[in-house]
Amino acid sequence: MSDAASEKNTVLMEKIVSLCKRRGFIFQSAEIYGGLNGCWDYGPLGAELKRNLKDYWWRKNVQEREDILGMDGSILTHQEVLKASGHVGGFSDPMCDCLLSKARLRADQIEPQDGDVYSYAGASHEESGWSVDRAYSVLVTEGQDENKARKTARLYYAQFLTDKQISPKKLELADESTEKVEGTTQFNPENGSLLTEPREFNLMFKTHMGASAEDGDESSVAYLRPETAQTIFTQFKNVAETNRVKLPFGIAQIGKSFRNEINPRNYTFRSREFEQMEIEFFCRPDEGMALTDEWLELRLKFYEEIGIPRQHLHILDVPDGERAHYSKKTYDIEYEFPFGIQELEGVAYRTDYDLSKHKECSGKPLDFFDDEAKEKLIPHVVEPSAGCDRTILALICEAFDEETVTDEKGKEEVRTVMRFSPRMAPIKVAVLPLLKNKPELVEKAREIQQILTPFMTVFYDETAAIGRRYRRQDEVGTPFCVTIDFDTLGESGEELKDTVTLRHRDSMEQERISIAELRNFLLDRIH
RNA sequence: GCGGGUAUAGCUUAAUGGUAAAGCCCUAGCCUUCCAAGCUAGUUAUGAGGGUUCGAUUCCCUCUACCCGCUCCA
Repeated sequence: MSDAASEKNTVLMEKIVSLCKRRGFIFQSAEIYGGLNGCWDYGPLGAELKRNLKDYWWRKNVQEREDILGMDGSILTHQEVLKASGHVGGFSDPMCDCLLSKARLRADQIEPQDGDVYSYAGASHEESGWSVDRAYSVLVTEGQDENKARKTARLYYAQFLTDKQISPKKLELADESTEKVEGTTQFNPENGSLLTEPREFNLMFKTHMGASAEDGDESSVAYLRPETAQTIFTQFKNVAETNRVKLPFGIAQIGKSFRNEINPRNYTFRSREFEQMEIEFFCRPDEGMALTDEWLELRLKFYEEIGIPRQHLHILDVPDGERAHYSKKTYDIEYEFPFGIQELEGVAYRTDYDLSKHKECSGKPLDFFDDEAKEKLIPHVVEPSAGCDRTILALICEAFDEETVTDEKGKEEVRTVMRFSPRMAPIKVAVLPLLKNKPELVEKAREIQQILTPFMTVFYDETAAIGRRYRRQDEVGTPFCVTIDFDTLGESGEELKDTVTLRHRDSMEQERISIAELRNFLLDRIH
């Protein structure tokens, strides 16, 4: 991305964040206390939007399918579950920092090196009387000049100088000593500088069960789940046995997960608390690869149906070596966010890894009798795992639009429109009496509101001029506005009696529709 | 976690070591017959904590959050 494009996208993102706050889609968590890093709250409209997304996902994946069952598992998770899944111990990265360049490196990805280690106890500057006592060393590999070590060390110690006018070259190094080493990973391959000791970053939130549990009591340890998937695997046997299922079949779940991200970023995109919409689709071993491709297509269709067009999505076929070790095939579905192309959903073929692990660790039989093969087997699993909050953010970014409109006086102005698909829009219809100081109009509008509220989210507004009310609805993405005027009351004759103005958000066009038809007209377009 | 930036009303901006200003928005009233109209009135702010000072939004320190770049994202 060029600097200009990057700048433009930053401005776009700021506008989106501002609108989300101003109109009550998304607020920073605990804002009045200064905010909580990596956590966000949904306001009234955000909550409606999210509910629409979750409801539609559930409808498509559970309600309309005979072969997928729903569940809703606990967030607090038994530590043995996460030991079996590999999250305890494995769900962390040892990291170290370069003392000179401050670069952060994965400790397990540093190539072992051989060479001479030059160590120093500190440095001083004679003229100013400045000195520092701090051990530091530099690796000089074969073929490199030993003066490189001294130069690097002086640069390191120069960081502590209070007088930045002093050149690092003028520093006197203290107590140089050398030592031959082989296969060391304590030095930055880039510059030879010493690294900090590797530190563990565990990405799970840990807690203790029981009100009186002590911090040191290992048996009371529980975790907030880092993914919803594990509750599905641990309940696989119960769900299968209570529902007379046969392969292939799936278990679906929507729920919160928690990861102690090192660096939450990009608005709600990488949050520490987030919601997932996951399906574990169990199948015979020979079906896994084909089902992964089928699920990819189903999921792309889903995004199309909620208003995220195929051309704004990217499919990443995750190559060998970059997939999780248990996965034979993974597709990442990515969206073109203003801040870059980022993952919305992963469709992963996880083989029989999870059930086998839980069978092994729990000692319980998790085999499944397959009627067709007439044998017991550990089912394989294909996992379409979607980020709910990420999809919400994508819906918001996709919907946001600013268009220039010219009014009757020829004056140009910007119309901000959230072009949500009617299916996802937080408010489906606004009911507006043309004038609020005419009781007959207000009364009629209230009647229409009552007709519609059992079926959809309706917003009633009688304040301000009608044009202003239309624009307010544009800004929150309400696809339809209904205006009640004197024709509705029959003042222009029987023909227009009990008809209203129906105004379309995207085109701003208006049509006349009878009140009797209104409900079905709207339902057809929002379902 | 590192480096850089930012923090004043719901939003966009102003100003000041001594009563924090405006526009938009919002609320109420009047008026208004279909795209942010007009008039009147009104609500709302210096991110948190500490220090210097008679007095700090302003100067200094610490913290927090957000943005950008690294890093990370099983």
